[in-house]
Amino acid sequence: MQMTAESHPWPSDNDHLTEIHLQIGSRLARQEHRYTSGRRQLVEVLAKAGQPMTLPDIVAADPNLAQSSAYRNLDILVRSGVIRRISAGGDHAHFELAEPLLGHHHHLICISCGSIEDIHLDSKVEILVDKSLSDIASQNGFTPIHHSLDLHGHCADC
Amino acid sequence: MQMTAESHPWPSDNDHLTEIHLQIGSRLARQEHRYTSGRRQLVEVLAKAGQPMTLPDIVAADPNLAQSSAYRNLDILVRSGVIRRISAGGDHAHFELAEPLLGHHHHLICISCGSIEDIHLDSKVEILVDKSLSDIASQNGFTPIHHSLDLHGHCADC
DNA sequence: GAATATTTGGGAATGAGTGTCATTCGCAAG
DNA sequence: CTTGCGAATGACACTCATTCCCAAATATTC
Repeated sequence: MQMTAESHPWPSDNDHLTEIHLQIGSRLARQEHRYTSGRRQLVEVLAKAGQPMTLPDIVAADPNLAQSSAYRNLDILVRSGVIRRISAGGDHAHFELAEPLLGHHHHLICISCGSIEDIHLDSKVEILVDKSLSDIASQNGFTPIHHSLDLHGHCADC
Repeated sequence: MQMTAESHPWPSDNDHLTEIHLQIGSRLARQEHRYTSGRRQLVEVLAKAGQPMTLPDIVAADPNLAQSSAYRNLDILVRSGVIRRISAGGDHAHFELAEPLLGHHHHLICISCGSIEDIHLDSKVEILVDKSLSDIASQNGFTPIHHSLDLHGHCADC
């Protein structure tokens, strides 16, 4: 993918990471969970990668992490709204930092290799979609929480 | 296993079903697969339900279907583009007739009970989204096949 | 520092989905 | 109508991503 080096709206990566840790810490505290080093490592791996990862990806990126603890902590972080689980139909689920931390975005999902990449939609289109969906939701007595918009196809490598 | 010739409760839908069977038959033939009674039953169950179903739903709806064959045939029908697999993150994947048979649409996904309901987006919005996505795809060397747009939240019952 | 609560990690258990293989079916040619 | 044979079936064993279990480790409270 061809992108400028600085595509984050954040001052610098370091501040961004610190900011993320602070936000997550208070969020976990509110739910009476501790922000332990294992959970912190999980978040750092995901923040550094900057794209959705499977559990094998995660433990490969930081072998200190035990599989069972990684799964358990991922689950806690998902429940706390810090991390988002993406089920794309492949063997493994993917995980990424949640939208409050990463910004609203969508995915390119490769149906050959299962890889997932983040994309951002034009904000005008985004607003239209949002309005359209909330209209439909209210017509159906449905309480919307968030939407997902994924493009399925073959990535450049496949 | 044999299909008994029963009276159909929806005579007006009969033509539609017949039409669907014809389309699927020719599609499978093109891929050198047979349109066997088991596959026909699978399609009928999904067509009658008119909404995405899990495998347990399907075998419950037609106990003649063997689990292993149902999985295998579902897989063949998915590969043939006749049926679509929806991975919503619950325990079971959902299946529904593919878009050429059912029309392009999206989903309301209940994060409490896991139910999935079909919705249709305004065509103007749909066109915009499509264009937006194909622009992004070409920027990334990605070959798009289809997109999925799901609204996650709580259904009227939950 | 003792008492209490949470977290950890290794391995066992769970269960959705897949593979195996002997049997059966569908179809086309005789 | 029969036969031949590759495709399809179904019962069941198997895989493996994910969850569960529990004793040991670590953090928090008194």
